[in-house]
Amino acid sequence: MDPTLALKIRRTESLTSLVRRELERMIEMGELAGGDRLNENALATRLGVSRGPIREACRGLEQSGLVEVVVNRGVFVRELDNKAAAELYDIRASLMGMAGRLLAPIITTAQAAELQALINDMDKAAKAEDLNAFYPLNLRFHEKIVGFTGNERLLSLCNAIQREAHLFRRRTLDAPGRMKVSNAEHRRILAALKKHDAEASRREMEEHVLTSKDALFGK
Amino acid sequence: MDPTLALKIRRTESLTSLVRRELERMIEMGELAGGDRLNENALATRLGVSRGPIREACRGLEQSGLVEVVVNRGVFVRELDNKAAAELYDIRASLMGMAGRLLAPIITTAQAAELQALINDMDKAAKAEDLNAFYPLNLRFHEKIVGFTGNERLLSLCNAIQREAHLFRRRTLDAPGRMKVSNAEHRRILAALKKHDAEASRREMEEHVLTSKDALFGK
DNA sequence: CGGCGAAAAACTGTTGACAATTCACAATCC
DNA sequence: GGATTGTGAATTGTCAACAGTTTTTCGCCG
Repeated sequence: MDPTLALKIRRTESLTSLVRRELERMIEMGELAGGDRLNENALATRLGVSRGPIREACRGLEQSGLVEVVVNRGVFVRELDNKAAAELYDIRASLMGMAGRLLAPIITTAQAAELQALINDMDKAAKAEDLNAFYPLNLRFHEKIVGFTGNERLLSLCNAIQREAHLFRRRTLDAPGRMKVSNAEHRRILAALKKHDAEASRREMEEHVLTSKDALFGK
Repeated sequence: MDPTLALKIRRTESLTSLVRRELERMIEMGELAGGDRLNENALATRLGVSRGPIREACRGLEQSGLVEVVVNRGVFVRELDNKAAAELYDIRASLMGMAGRLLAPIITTAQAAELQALINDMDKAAKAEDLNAFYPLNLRFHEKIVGFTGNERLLSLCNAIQREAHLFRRRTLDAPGRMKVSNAEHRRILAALKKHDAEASRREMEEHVLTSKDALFGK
């Protein structure tokens, strides 16, 4: 690798944050499964750093709920049981509802068009039963709505909750036909937003998340 | 200090978590004001530990939003400008609304009585214009409602948001008469909960928080 | 063969030292 | 006088080593 580049990276970013991102990636990609212990020595060797940055990164991950730290035993990738996952869905529903409420009064036509474009793409993916295409579009749709509100803390919090929910193995959209139902709800959300109806937007967003929660747990 | 006690603590709790709690306390008590830098060496000496645990604790604090880490410059107690504080209030309003919605269907008479007792105590404090008595009661009231839902993640999240909001200097309840208005809203919340009306409980909780937000920013 | 216990290995918790960067301040130049 | 640059102190980033705890291994006895 180009050593100049490496130095430039080091100047503006600590090893801790690099390690942190790498660990998040490994957890998201499933290279580290739920319940796995994060071996500090092994990780340090693997990533070419000492244990200090590894430990610091783990403390950040602990606070964001991705790992659990047990004294003298190590840090473990968190496992979400049904209750914990359901709790996250309720939280997410609430935050998404607030996003709808905040965005409705201020949404621009350009933003609405962006959301519409995503809905159209999701329609194609749903028709093709292509979950791999649908899933990231769905994420983008929700993230855009939150981002458009301008509430940065809400955005980072939603993203954190989303990442944490990823620890739950089962996926909502696996069920056949779920994609079309989900996208129909997206249309209702966008319609409420376009009408600048804060209360309806909040309700549609909240119910949309709770619906997928019910689909997951077979209410 | 008794060395045996210190050792026992060490067995079941790491220095990192002790340091973390101490730093949280110092920030909450105002010993560390917004914008202050946390000098690692000074803290290490003051707390009688090395820099390792200090740094690890700071990484946790960063994730929970209490401090900001700037590479090669240090960690600083976060300062909330009006926008950031307003963002937190909206988030808090949303989470509290969900707490109301979740609790309404399942609240017990014993729990309602607990809340009623707190309201009575707050009445006394409001009549005496005793903000120092009112404030912690108010916190307990909200925390109990969230706790009664049984959603542990929601409780810890609300507490984290609450601590973070503490970084904002100005206090809502300072305004004269605010205590009585606030407690009147508490009564309406409890009434909705007792009626097991989820939608009304959600709305009252959400509006209660947003009202104090408006009082703070002079809507 | 299976449980038991002690020694050994592996691992985490903590520390002090070293390297790299930033900050404070004085000397210099325009 | 004001901006600038150079130097030393202070501070953060990283690392390697040591201490204490947990887990594993392995020999021993019933």
